[in-house]
Amino acid sequence: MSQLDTKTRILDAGEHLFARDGFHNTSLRTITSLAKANLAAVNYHFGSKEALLRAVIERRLLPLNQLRKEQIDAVLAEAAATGTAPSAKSLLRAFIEPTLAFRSAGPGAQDFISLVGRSMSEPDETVRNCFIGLVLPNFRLFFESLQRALPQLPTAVLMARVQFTLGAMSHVMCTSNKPAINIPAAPQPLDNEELAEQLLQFVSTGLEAPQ
Amino acid sequence: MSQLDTKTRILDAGEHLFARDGFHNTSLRTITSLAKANLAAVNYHFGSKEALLRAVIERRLLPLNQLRKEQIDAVLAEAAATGTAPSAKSLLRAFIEPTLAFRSAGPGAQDFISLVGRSMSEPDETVRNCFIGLVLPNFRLFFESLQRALPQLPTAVLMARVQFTLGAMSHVMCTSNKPAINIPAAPQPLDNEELAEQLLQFVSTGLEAPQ
DNA sequence: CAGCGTTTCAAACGGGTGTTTTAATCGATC
DNA sequence: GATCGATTAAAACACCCGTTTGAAACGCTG
Repeated sequence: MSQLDTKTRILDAGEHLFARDGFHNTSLRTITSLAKANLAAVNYHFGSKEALLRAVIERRLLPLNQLRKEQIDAVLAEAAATGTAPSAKSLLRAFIEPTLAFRSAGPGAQDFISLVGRSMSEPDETVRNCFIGLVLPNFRLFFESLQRALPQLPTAVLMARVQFTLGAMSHVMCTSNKPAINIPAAPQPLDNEELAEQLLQFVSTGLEAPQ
Repeated sequence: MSQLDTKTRILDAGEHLFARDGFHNTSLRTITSLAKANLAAVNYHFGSKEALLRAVIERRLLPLNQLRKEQIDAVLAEAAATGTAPSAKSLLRAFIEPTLAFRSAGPGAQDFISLVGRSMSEPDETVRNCFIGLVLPNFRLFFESLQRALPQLPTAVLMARVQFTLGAMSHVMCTSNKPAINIPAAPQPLDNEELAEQLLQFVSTGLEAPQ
């Protein structure tokens, strides 16, 4: 880690600690000591603790959003080419798969996904607003595409079901290492790939449920 | 509020603030000033901040758990009487409905449900352990009943789907006032009762999805 | 009314927080 | 090699935290 520059080391440390302990329960002293940097370095490079959080989120979320947009656009393009409506399941796959697959991008990536998964229902506006602002355009595209895939569903019902989907997805994201609630003698959990496929099956069936 | 005794006023204030701002982002000074009590009253009546959190959660969760258990037992009893397996949907209803209906029990109840909804994926062990310890027996009963309802599903797959269900449910719980992500020109959201019915439809369809 | 356990109160304790300041160090350019 | 901007470093800043203390006020019982 120490061959990387200070800014990157701080980003990595912040990512890990914010994900593990939460934003308010992580101090700049903990971050800088893990990053082997001086305490003042956070304010020097980022301006404030909150700006560091924003930088941590943006570093990964911007490329991830772009990938997600490309996938959705590809589904829409193929539907347009064949003159059919896009299928809900392929849209869901385009929206969900890049996120879950991203966890395999490295050790920090897993931390990041936990952080994002929790950001959606974060009580603190600092975290939530930062996250939501970045995701909103992506989410609009996703939702409007789904409306075309499932035109028979009333908008409010579709919105509710999409919220359920986001809930299931964010729950998987922030508890993918260990289940949130675990019973004794629990089964061997599914690996990441199977889990993603199961999630996709679950939410696409739910989204397309009869009304 | 001021005719209630100090202990209750502190519980109410803690419930509201923990739900709105999170455990670590709420100070005892904020709580006691909202409760119109002295700062030392928390430590006098509860022992510590963490013990106050536990008391806040237990006050509502113990009765709620009991109600949930009664509902599940009733479903199991009826299935036993007719000599059939319990249906997944009726078990889900028994597990979900008491929780969501509880939001109508009063203004504090809504706060409490948000708090619980977030507790499942809380990064901090203080909160998560307290919550999970109380819910675990209930969850075991629920899960084992579901195994009987859906015997064809491998245990690991069922566990994954139940986790998805918990995710969708907790997401609804902590964002029932306002959607986590909202798009401009969003539809009028469903009221609580419709939302609960939609959630039930969504997760029961997903749980019973073909494999 | 005296006595006593319970509850409230103001004040302080020790420690951790994010941020700022000021000086020292580094590295490239002229 | 001197100079100057960029980076690092140590220290202090003002503030907020959860908890504790010891005395005051209260409400009851004898």
